[in-house]
Amino acid sequence: MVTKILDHFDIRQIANSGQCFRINKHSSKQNTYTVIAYGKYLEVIQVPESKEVKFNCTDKEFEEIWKKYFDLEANYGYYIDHVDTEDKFLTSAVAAGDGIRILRQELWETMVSFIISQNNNISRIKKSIEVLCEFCGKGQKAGDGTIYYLFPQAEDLLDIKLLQIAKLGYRDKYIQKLAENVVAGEINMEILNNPLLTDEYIENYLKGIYGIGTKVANCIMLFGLHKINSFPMDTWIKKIIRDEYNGVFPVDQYNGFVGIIQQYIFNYAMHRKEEG
DNA sequence: TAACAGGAAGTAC
DNA sequence: GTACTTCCTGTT
Repeated sequence: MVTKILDHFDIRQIANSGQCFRINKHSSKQNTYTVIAYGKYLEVIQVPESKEVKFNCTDKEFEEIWKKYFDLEANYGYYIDHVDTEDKFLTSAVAAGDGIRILRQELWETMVSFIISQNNNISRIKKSIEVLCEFCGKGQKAGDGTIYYLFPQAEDLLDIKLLQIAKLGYRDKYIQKLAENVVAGEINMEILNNPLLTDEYIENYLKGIYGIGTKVANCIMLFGLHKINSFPMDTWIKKIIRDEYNGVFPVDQYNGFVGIIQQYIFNYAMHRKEEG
């Protein structure tokens, strides 16, 4: 067990922020969330009324995987402090979403997940992805005996009949084709990690893939490549920009980290009803 | 009640 | 501009 004192970190906020689909509240343990990523199963315990967070793993695993995954080396206080205090909407959004971080998720999983996310809702996306993992992914057993399923690799997603079990709808053919192209070596995702590539090049490369348009490309860049200046424009964000910003969001004001600002807005737009 | 419309982190054509 | 899978929500 690794215990850390963390500012601006709230696993509940992260789990509910819509950027990831495989972080869930533990079915019985209080204040505990389960994470499956990078081949591992992790339990995260958020100690109430404190900055203490417990990670159920070794020091080595924490340093090698989770520190990076949760973007713990970034200073979210910096981003928050740079929010325009005149912007009442954004100030509220950031206050309501304090604790969110932009995870560094695996590229392949992010690609597949956000293709599934198009014209879809979060509860359905999560269900589809879980079925996909159970039917196509590799089963593993954690130290405490918990069975968990890894996100399927490209070679596990070639059979359209298996994909249909996950009820991906018309998106199944996008996933099947993508898996096929990756296995055949026609799409090489690893090149996208090259730091010399411009964001524009990466976006165009992604948009060349069947089933990926502008919005999904930007999600992949933000969540799978940690390009935090990417700005996915979805229905929620469009509505907010129309209703709160007279149709124009001041992206230049947040140049370099507008993707993080976007996540606070998205989260707030999606949740503010239930939070009053 | 059960049926039905509307909508969902959009994209291909 | 329209069709698209399936599910969930709200309305009648």
